[in-house]
Amino acid sequence: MVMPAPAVAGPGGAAPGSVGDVRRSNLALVLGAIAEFPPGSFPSRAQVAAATGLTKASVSSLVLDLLDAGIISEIGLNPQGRGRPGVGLELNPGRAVMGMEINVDYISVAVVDLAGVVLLREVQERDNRNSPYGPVLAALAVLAARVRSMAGEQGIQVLGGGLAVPGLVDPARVRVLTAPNLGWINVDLDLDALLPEVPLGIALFNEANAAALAELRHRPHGASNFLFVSGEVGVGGGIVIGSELFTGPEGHAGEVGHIVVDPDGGLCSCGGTGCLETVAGQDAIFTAAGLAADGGSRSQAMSALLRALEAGEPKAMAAVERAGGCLGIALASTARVVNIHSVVLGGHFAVLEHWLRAPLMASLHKYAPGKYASEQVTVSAVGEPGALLGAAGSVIRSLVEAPHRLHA
Amino acid sequence: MVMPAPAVAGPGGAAPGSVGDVRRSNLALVLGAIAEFPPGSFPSRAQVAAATGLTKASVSSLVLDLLDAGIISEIGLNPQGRGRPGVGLELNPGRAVMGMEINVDYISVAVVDLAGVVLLREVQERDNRNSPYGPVLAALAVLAARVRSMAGEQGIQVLGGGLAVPGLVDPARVRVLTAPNLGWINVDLDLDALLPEVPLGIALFNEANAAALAELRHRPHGASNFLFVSGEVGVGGGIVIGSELFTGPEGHAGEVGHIVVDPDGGLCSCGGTGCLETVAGQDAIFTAAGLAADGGSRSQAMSALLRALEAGEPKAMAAVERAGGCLGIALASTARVVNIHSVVLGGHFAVLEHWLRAPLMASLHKYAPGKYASEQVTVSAVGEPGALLGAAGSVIRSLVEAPHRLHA
DNA sequence: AGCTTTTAGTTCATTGCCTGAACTATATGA
DNA sequence: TCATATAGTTCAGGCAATGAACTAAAAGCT
Repeated sequence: MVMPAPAVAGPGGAAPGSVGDVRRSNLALVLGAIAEFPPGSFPSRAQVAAATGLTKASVSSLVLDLLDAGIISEIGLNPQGRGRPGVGLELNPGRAVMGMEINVDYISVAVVDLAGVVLLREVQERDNRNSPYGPVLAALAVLAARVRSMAGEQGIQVLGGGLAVPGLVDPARVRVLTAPNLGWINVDLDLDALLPEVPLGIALFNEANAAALAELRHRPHGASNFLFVSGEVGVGGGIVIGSELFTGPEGHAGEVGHIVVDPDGGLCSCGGTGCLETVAGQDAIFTAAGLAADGGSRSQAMSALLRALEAGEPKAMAAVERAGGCLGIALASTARVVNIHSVVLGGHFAVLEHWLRAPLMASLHKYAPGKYASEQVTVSAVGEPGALLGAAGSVIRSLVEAPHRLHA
Repeated sequence: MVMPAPAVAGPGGAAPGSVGDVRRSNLALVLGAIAEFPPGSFPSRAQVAAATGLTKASVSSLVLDLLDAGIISEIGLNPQGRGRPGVGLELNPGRAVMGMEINVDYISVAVVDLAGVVLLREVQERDNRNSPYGPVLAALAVLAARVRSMAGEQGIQVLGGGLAVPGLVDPARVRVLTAPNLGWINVDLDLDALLPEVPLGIALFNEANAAALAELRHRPHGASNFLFVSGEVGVGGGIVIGSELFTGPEGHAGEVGHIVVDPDGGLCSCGGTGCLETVAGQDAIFTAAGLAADGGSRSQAMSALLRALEAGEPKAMAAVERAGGCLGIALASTARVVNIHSVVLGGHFAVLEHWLRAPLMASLHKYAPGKYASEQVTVSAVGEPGALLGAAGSVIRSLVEAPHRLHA
């Protein structure tokens, strides 16, 4: 069995572990404890000590560092009952990160404070389909700058940002490898132009992965292993294991849209054959339902589909049934490969749940009997802004896990 | 990629990071550096210091602890050229771990020293198919005891053991959940009876996972992300990411034998439909090739299959072609889900490579174009004793990563 | 009001571990 | 024989956590 990584330094990274690493680790421990207290309750140093197992003396010292760095702040007194009241601690409400999203139909930006509260959010409709990346990024930069200055006027300081895009990304090299629906291939992003001079920099995410992380935050505790399936024009996915995003060696894991569900099926935009996306992607469903996908906008097509389903249109019903059945095949295989049997449906899969659920469950029972119980197939709790919020949330989380990056 | 577990955890699993953790971490760092020196070269303290980034003073102190614990030993002098020769260090050749395997046709046991050298190995043929687990475990215990005492006579001390079984296991509870070909369901193993009083205890592994780990050891450096596919009666798999076994939340990841490759296919022993195993498992291939699988032994059937293939028998050719094609479908999906595009074929897939490769590659190019290059489909370098050696190797590795478990 | 009890937070001596510099040990080569 | 080079040890210094003692600030009792 693989042992849990040591708290200090892993032998894989061949990094010499020194005493300072203990400080860093415990800084994260304390900050994590403060962050995990229910919102509205402001833990005292003593409560943090109890929660972490550290001594009061150590916590006092660590808290001082976090206060100096501006990551947390004190908030009045906090009577516990009998004795001296503790001083409440909270994540500094004056610090925030920015979530950003580029999608086919819009760009959007949000400012989220360290506790995860959305302070500002702006969506700008924009047809980015097959648009060159320059103007899209320029528009996003303008939007981001405006929202950032609005936050600045409220005394909010933006520490970093996360950008979600609908495509394969290389997070390390800040590069979009392919985004078929945007028509982008190998685009290197100048993220500093997008959000200048933020101490934590900007992280790049695949849309479905970011949405999966957002889902994690908004879910009852204990549900820390699931697959988020994003139903957009393409079908994407994000795998969460042990409350961590599982990205695979190169950051592209979870591409459930390209699992083979029909070996005799049609060609996919990825070049493969019989991928889930060719059956369960938005355009595929619209086409199979006999609705023009390319004529009007996609939201119009979706309304038309819903009307058709409510009217019991056979072609529409069949299209959704087939999508559900094939989604089940893909999920059955996923359960075996990554040992996950809990799924969260997003995008149009969430919208179509009413018609999708029955064929999906039937398929799961046929192809992976005993793996998925009905209550393990759920619908997104976050909805449309998932990618946006997930990107921001992930940046917050990386700060909480490595607070020494501010005020080294 | 599997992220290092943060020290921050939920309120329950909080790990207090103290100074002692640094020692533990650096103990592992030093031991890992010694273990990774090429066999036959015995690094000095100074070389270890250079390799790890620790100071000579720290390394001296850490090495002393490892010597005290008996994990490493000194081996004469080691002239470097000009100055004072260093004292060579090596993993203590007098300490070893035991690998054990239960399979359908045999039980086997090996003693492997900490450097990974196989000192003793015994295979005992035994028909364990549908045998109750009591006698099988008793026979294994007798075999293990005999080999252990043989090692003892050579002054070899056994520190721990690893057992590989062909089925789903719960490593934490030391339990075999299902082993279809043994007919075992929910068997709790009394591992202490198997190998009494070993300081490191015994770890339990799925056969394919253990074999994947063995493959990792015997492969050129850099190839640290791959899928090992085990072709036995059942089809199993082990996923290695970043030189670590990827087990999934419950330890059952990599079950590629039950990926759906033919939605209209036949029933599988797992209860599912159209699983890879129903097409590419040994019995499935034998049957499709028109050979009696249940009459004679499986090795006889395999010889017959090879003769038929060499004779160009159409039914045999078609059976293997179909197996290769379906294996390709499963691997195409795996590439998408876990972002791995490198595969090592084991078991009968290795034996049949000559006939399997062409249809497999064709299928990969059809279903996941551009993902698998030809040189990323390779054949096992370890062969049959893979599971045995992998189980032992994993125990060694867990010791190297946490040496403080001996001589706390 | 005054005293006791209770809880919060700080101060300080101690311990463990790593570091860097100084020092000892042992080889080669001129 | 002596200079040089490399290996390994010793020792003072610094950082971080600990535990005990101490100060701080509230509630409750008399």
